Amino acid sequence: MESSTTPGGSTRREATRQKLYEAAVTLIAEQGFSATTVDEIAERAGVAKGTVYYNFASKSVLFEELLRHGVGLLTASLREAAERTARDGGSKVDALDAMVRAGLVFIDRYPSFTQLYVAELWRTNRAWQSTLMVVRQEAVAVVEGVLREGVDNGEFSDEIDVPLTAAALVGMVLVAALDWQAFQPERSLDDVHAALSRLLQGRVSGHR
Amino acid sequence: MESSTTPGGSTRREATRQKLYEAAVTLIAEQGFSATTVDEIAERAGVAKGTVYYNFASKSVLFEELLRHGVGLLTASLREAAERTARDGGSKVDALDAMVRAGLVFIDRYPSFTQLYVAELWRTNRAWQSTLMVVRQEAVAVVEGVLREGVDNGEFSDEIDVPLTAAALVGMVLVAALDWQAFQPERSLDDVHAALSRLLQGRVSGHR
DNA sequence: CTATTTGAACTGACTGGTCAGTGCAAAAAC
DNA sequence: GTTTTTGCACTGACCAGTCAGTTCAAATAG
Repeated sequence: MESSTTPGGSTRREATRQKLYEAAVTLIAEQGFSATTVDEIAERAGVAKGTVYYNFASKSVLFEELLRHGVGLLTASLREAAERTARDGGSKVDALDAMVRAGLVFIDRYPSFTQLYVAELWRTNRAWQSTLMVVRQEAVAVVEGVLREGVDNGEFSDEIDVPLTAAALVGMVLVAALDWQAFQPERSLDDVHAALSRLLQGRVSGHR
Repeated sequence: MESSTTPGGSTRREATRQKLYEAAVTLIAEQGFSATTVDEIAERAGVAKGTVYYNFASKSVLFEELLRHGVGLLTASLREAAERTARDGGSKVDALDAMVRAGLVFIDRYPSFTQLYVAELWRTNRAWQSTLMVVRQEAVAVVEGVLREGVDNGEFSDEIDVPLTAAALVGMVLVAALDWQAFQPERSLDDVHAALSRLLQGRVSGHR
């Protein structure tokens, strides 16, 4: 008795679900959702096919829950970075910079998830489209919040377009990080962070 | 004789190939490669299934040629923008700005292609992976070229990381544009361009 | 302590459907 | 008269989802 109903408990079920998430995320990142078979996922997770269906209603439900899970981790990490900077009395630029770093750390730790997220984000006509929209907005909203505070603050020009700039910043970090992973994995995180900071603070074309 | 080998000839064959490209690009952008069937592509193109196989060896060959075709258009457009600015005696910042605009125009005209490109770029283990790498490098190289000239020039700090900054810039434009198309399509191209220019020139956080 | 029961978790062979690619004869286009 | 397209039936592989049966750990009984 007890066990399966307990939320947050570390049951056997939770462990297999975790294994399935991990197997699915790498396979789908590599091959895409449709090209990945449930048999492959089960095999990679070291579990029978039936177990997948015991734990998830369908292949796409598995995927949707995976998305929610992953973006949840990302937003938490971004929010934490912003709050930490605020607590330490940093400026909004510092907060943005801390969030860039948090983004890089996340991508470094979960490269497959990021890959998969980017690949699916702009697809239309897919079952999980609405899930993805909601979840995307959560992440971008954290950045928008900091930008808006900076504008109210006087720290940022009030001419900036908050939603668009937030999206562009997220995109910058996402794409730079994926390129880093894919094409120059030997570089260090600090290195990549430094390059993006410079770009962010206008030290590329701003003065000098 | 003649006709199929001629590059740029406007044969009947070329016309059906073009129709197939257009049908395939929108369908694959919406659904992904694996979820798109050859029957769908043929139907959308208004052509018999046999014709697809008369013109392309396989579904993935069709896709690879599509990729080459599309990225060819993009690099040509970026290069043209950079050269035009140079000819008009513009600075390197002007050249970057012109390239940002050229990128936006391209994405505005071929949104499906862009969508599809981003979705496939960081996948591994796929047949066309090498094609994509080559083709990506061609596009990024144009931006790298301008950055490097600017550094030699003294116009940009020699501390910038050219490949990484180029990748980040491309990513910024790509993601901002896709977000624009997907989530706020009512905005004008000039609007989006202005927001990105501001970000590029460090007028967000640089000084006020 | 040992034996028995319970039910959640898991298994893997099986099914029904889908789809890439083929083959080909006849029609159209050039 | 040659090239290209059509239409359509067919095949064989592959795959999402199902289900009858098995495992196992914890609970209860003796």
